[in-house]
Amino acid sequence: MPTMSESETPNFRYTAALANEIEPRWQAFWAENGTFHAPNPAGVLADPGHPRAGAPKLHVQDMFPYPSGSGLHVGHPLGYIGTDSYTRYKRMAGFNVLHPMGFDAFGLPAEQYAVQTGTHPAVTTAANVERYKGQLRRLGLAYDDRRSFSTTDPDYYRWTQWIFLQVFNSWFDDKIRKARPIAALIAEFEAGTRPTPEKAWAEMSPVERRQLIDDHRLAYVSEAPVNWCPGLGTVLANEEVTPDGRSERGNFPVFQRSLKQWMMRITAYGDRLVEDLDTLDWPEPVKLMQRNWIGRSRGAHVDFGTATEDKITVFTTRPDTLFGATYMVLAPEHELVDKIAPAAWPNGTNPKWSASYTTPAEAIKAYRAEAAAKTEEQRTEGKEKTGVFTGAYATNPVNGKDVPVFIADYVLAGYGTGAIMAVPGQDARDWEFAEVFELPIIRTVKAPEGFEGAFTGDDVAINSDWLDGKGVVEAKAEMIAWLEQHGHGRGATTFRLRDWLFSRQRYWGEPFPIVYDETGLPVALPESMLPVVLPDVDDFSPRTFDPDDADSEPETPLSRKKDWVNVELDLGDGLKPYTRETNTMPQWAGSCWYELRYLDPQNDKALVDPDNEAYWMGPQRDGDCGGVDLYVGGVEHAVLHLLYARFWHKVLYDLGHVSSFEPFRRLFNQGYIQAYAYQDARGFYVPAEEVVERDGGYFYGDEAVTRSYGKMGKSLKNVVTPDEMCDQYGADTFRVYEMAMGPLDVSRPWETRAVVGSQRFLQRVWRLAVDEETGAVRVGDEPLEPAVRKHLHRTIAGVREDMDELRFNTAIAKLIELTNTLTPLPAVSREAVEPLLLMLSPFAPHLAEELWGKLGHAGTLAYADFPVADPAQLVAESITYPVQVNGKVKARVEVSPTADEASVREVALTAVAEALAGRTPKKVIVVAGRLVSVVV
RNA sequence: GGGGAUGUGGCGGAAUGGCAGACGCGCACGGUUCAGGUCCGUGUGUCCGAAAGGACGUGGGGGUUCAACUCCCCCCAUCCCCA
Repeated sequence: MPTMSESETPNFRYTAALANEIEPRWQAFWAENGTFHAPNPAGVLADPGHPRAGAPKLHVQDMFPYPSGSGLHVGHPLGYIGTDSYTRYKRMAGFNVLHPMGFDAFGLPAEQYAVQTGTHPAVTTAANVERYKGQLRRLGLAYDDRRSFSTTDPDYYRWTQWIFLQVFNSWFDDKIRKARPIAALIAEFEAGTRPTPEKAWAEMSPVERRQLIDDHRLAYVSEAPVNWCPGLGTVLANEEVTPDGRSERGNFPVFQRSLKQWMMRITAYGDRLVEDLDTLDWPEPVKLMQRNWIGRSRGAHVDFGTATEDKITVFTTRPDTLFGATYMVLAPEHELVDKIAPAAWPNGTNPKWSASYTTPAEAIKAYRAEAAAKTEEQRTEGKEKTGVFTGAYATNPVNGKDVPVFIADYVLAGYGTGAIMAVPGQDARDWEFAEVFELPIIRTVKAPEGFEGAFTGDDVAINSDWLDGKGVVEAKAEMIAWLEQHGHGRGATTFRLRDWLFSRQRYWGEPFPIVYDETGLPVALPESMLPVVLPDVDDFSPRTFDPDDADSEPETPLSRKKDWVNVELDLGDGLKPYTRETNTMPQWAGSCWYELRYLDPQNDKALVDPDNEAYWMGPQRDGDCGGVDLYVGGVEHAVLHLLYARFWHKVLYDLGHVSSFEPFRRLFNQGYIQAYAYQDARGFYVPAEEVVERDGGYFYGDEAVTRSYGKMGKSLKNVVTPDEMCDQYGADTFRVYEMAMGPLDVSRPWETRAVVGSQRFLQRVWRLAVDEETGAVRVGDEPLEPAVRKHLHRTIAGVREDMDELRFNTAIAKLIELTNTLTPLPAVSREAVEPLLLMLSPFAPHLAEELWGKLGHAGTLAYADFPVADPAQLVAESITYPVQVNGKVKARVEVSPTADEASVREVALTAVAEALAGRTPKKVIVVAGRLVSVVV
């Protein structure tokens, strides 16, 4: 799609061809001169002579990409261009800007490609990274290239492994709610200040001691149930399993199995991960998603006695409603069900409760079979509540009353304690169940007059003995105190969050810096042995099994490399044989801390020099969490990546390695660029770029096609790449278009044909400065007309405000308006063109640099001062007031800005005298500087 | 089922209580041109009207206000997250 013919175009017009001559030239200039190198306060990247050394800092970061084999499409760089425009502006406004870019290069696609083709993932990854770098460079993104790395670089994952060792070698001290070195725990056990669970420390064998210590580590090996997927040959995290119990990738069956796996004790940080959200400048929906994911609920564990020795423990968030607990429900699978159920129904059992079975055992057996056939989703969603009486009664500890114990599938075994106390008066599900089974309902919170159903609102307690008249919050606290005092329960906080499954049976990931000795217990390698380099192997795939073979065992690619697995090492006890851990870390590991490595990427003594960390990420004032000043990326990482990164950062903070206690102070979710796709009558996708719109329909050739909307991708045949846009229009036009098409946080459809509008804008700017026929500079030194000067300064003030708020679309609109004001003027004044170029340069840096040079400036404008509006020029000469009569504009009056309210009122009333038709105004409102409103 | 977000011309969007539709695409007309998927100019929410002008108009309904796209309540649609 050529934009103009070669023959008649003026020689010096800003065409795609000219843009493609200018752009690589400036990219080379920036690279050669290190224009975007940011000086550190300390270390090899320190540069006291740099124009921004010691200036206020700004650390802006994009979520780094996984370099996929298909390269970038136009949607990917939206956020990158946004942060680039923002940081270029901030650099000109005086900040020392850190804006780096790296690559999240471990991951499954390269490994799967390796399995298929035999190409080493390192080769594929390196090629993809180079391709990405080329595409990003072509867009003119102003990164400090000295700070770029891939998570697959041994120099980088050395420190990922180092952090793992920090986590492994620490434990969470509940008393001070902080991670501490494991040595401190050992010291407490040795000194006897911390009790050991079974026998005294002195009587424990070395292995027992190690097991006890290992149970406290923040990284630990667990025999816990995991999602084992034989078809893929690996375990999966919960979020990689679909609701119907299959793998998200490949759709293989997933089995719950107890397997030895590495876990990270993220649950220890549950409270802080929730509470510190309050310190963050993040979108509220993302905070809410994190809160929901962590799922902290506060309440109490309450013990209900039974006829046998057993107690039924429930967790409730509403201990204040205990007097209204009129029955209990256990999950059908609950272990106590068989123990407490009597041999025969108690006398007078309601036939609805027993479901007409002759014994409790039969009823339970039948109900379990029924429940087992349902998925978790069906169980919790079921509209009609089902269940059956166990025949047993439990004792409500607050009033000694016997309450019947049911089993019902709306209580899940895997959630909480698998048992609930049912309070129909205050819980909708319990209310429904109580209605079905004719159970008593006692309100314990005062409900509004005439209220029907379960009341979950907040009012005073009733029917609750000593709690009567107290509010919910107070009643909860008093009940918890009473339960603890009488030994019937204790206050508790529970979390939905589970510990983080941290090992994968994969090749292309970071090896663990862990070996096992003859006891089978893990031993940390010393820092001096880092990095543990990922060895070459012949076969990259984990062993896969019959997808339905639940009893198969994972076999990792690294486990087959015996000469690597079996090593002789001296770890302090002389040379001994050890076996290496053969799992690798999940892809999240590398992205959990990369924001820190950008600060000091070449440091081989430390993860990051403390001076550099404090400067770029340290707290800026009392109570500030510190962290990256602006972190931009898609909302799809709202929970996992951001939660894991916060967790690691807090561990590093506790251990004294960083001064910030949050990694990302401000988060911004950019929208997505999506695209239309077209299908023919058979449902096949046709190339979107060849579809034309005519007669109110869409056609591929002569064939009518239907339009749909979705992600860009090969399968939908609707990919548009930044390279195509650069070829057709140049990078600057593409950048301006992406920034002008809407607010950064809103998703929108891509429309190639609209890009030309941005090119026309840049052509007009070019034409302001350069004669298209001769190439001569047209700019003169004559002063601006006063009205134009005012427009210029209004633009400067508005653009600065928009840039600060990341409102690039309206900033560009203001620049277009200014340009359109200047275009028809007979003389082109430097007074206007230079500030215009400086303001345009964050969006169209190559064009701005080129014209800046033509206007006689040497070097780059990257450090030129961003224009500042003259306040005197922002004062309007006159103000036009619309005059409304009963809300409709009937006239406009022009008055001096210094006119007082009375005179504005008088002028306005005169102007609308006709519309008033002699009626006397009831009310006249003069809004200074805005409008006049007359009410009759 | 629960939670969140969004809804403005043919299209992307602007205006966060104060003149709805900035800016751009598209479209129409005019100029330049042998020509035009070029450039320049003018117009472009809908309806009535030749025009002046008028009426209507921000998913639907109600409310607060001199004034509501904006704030409050109810409903609808689409998208996202959780179950």
